[in-house]
Amino acid sequence: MESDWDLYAVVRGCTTATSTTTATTAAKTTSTTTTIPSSAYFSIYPAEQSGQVLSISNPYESRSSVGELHELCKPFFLKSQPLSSNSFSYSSPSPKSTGQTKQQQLNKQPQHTGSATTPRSKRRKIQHKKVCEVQAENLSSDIWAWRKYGQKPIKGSPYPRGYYRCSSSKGCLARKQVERNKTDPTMFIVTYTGEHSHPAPTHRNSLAGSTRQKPSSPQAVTAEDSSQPFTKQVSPSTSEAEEEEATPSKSESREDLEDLMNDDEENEFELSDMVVTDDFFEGLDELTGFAGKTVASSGGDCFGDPFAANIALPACGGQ
DNA sequence: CGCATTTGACCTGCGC
DNA sequence: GCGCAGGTCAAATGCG
Repeated sequence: MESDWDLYAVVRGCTTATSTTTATTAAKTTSTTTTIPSSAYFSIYPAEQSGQVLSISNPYESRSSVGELHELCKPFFLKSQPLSSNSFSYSSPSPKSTGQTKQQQLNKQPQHTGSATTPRSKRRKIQHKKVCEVQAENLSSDIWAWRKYGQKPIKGSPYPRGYYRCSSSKGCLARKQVERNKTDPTMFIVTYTGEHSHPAPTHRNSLAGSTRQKPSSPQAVTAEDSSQPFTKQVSPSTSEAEEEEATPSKSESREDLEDLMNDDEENEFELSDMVVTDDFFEGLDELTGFAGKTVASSGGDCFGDPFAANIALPACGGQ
């Protein structure tokens, strides 16, 4: 299943992660990032803090109760976390939009045009990233449509990193990087940066054109490694895999979720404070079952994964 | 025809 | 100041 890796994992992971993760709590905690067995886990750290990673990991370990975990997470939910799934998608406080979005854009443009305007430097420094580790299984969907714009081999990792950009909206600055965990190939590290400058697509269909699913791109499959897995998955938004997994009964289940999500969506910006209660998570959890897939559709916001997208917060994913 | 993916090259940031 | 690594862009190609 390389195909779903990125999106799938990400979204789902995130989603589940929130709820499940918390529950799992101690599950695993690696110094670097914690891996949540079941789904995903996120570490959010503002680049600004240079390396300061919100050490959620440890916390988790010690937190035995979900409640505690939630508390930890709460801070992250602050802004907009429509979907529980997004829970973590929390992005950086302010700069996000500014820092990343702008800068990113600037960066882009400048590159070719005149870089004079904005130095990329800031970009790296200021970028706020949301990092989540997701299981390959969880990589599933975001409602958001992601378009791959690059792939690069990363030094310490045998697996290449895929770079994705939100294709739902042209002006959307939301981006995401998908990388396989070198230590645990079954896990994917998804990093979200930038914010979505548009509401999350309610229906994947909206993304329709965006994602292409290749029956089985030899490459992807062959790619083997994981290198290419992304490709396939990349088109998560539409990827069949996703859909299949994601929605057994896509239309219905998803729509239900979507409805829910929609609500959130509308509140997108307001959701920020949405209180994510345990119940909520639980519910998500259940949903995740299919939600992972379905929800995915909704929750993606923050993560930008197809899964969660619906809920997506504009802010999240990139927001 | 439009969009997504792939791949190589370029640019910038960071560390030494 | 130099080199390395990361990140992004753009052209080419393929598919629906």
